Amino acid sequence: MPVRPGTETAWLRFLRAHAALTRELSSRLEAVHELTLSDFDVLIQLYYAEGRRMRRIDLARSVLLTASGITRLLDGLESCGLVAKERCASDARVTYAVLTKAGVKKCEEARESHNADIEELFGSRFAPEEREQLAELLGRLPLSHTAEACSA
Amino acid sequence: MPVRPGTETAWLRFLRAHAALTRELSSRLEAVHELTLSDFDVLIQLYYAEGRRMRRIDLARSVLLTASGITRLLDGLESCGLVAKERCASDARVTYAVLTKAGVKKCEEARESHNADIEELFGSRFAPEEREQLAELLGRLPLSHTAEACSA
DNA sequence: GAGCTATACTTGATTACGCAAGCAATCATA
DNA sequence: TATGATTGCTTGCGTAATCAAGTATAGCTC
Repeated sequence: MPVRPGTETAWLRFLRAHAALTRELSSRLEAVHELTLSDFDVLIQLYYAEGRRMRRIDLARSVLLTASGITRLLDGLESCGLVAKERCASDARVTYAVLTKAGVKKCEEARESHNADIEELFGSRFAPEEREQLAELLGRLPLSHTAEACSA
Repeated sequence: MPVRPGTETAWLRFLRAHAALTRELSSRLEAVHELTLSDFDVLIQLYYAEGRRMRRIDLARSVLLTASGITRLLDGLESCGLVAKERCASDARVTYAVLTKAGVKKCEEARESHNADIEELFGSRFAPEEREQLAELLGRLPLSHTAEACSA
């Protein structure tokens, strides 16, 4: 079954754009705030969550990391004091990740510059209706079956 | 400077879609052909290149890896016999990576199933004109300044 | 030529992830 | 209520990528 014309081009551009954008965004974020893109992604998910807290497993799913990936990523954020662990009263298996005061502050600071970077490198390339269409098209792509949340 | 509405959504979907798609494609490619996505990417670049050969540095740039990344990736492909080194007559600094006979075969086999996977998970989500528009939109995004080629 | 600087490539150390395996708590069923 | 299956989380290990540093060649300028 041959690929329909255009698919290969679109896919390659998708791959390359991702590599280039994440490299640049990551390096800026790292330089200014000492956060990786994944760190920031996790912080933002927590920031928008009810009570700024989430079960670690849900956090993992929402950013498309594995359980072990989240453990290690949060290790880092915890030792920086940006995130804290909290036990769940009703189920001793689960642990919550909670944004600390410092975490909220860091998140707000980083968000400002990071969003400006995203706007510069990504958003500004498109007219408003193009951006919406792009979001719509990308929204049709399959997420991992383990993922659900894609709030923004 | 606040992000214009839609940018954040589009960007997050872009990130998530990439994570989910590459994970799935990579695992299929690995299972059937014992190749990573990067391996395949490199093989395809060579496959389409003049004489099925490229300077290692150009190869690196075209797939958005660093020079050291390419060295190690090609190490693997060389020890599998899919790619060979070739010296450059006119410049002793450069080495070519050449697809071997086995490499060509492998590439053609892998391409078949991989393209079907891409079509299933990516291309088939869009109507022909949507695919073109998606490619066009993605094509506006900045590539790394070290990249040039984006043939397909 | 002699000496700079830039380019192509490799290597060692580090990092960020995934997978597989394990533990502990919970749930479900008999 | 005992037992087996599932779920949340962590840990050990392997891999793929990065950066920094080192080697060798090329080319430029005096």
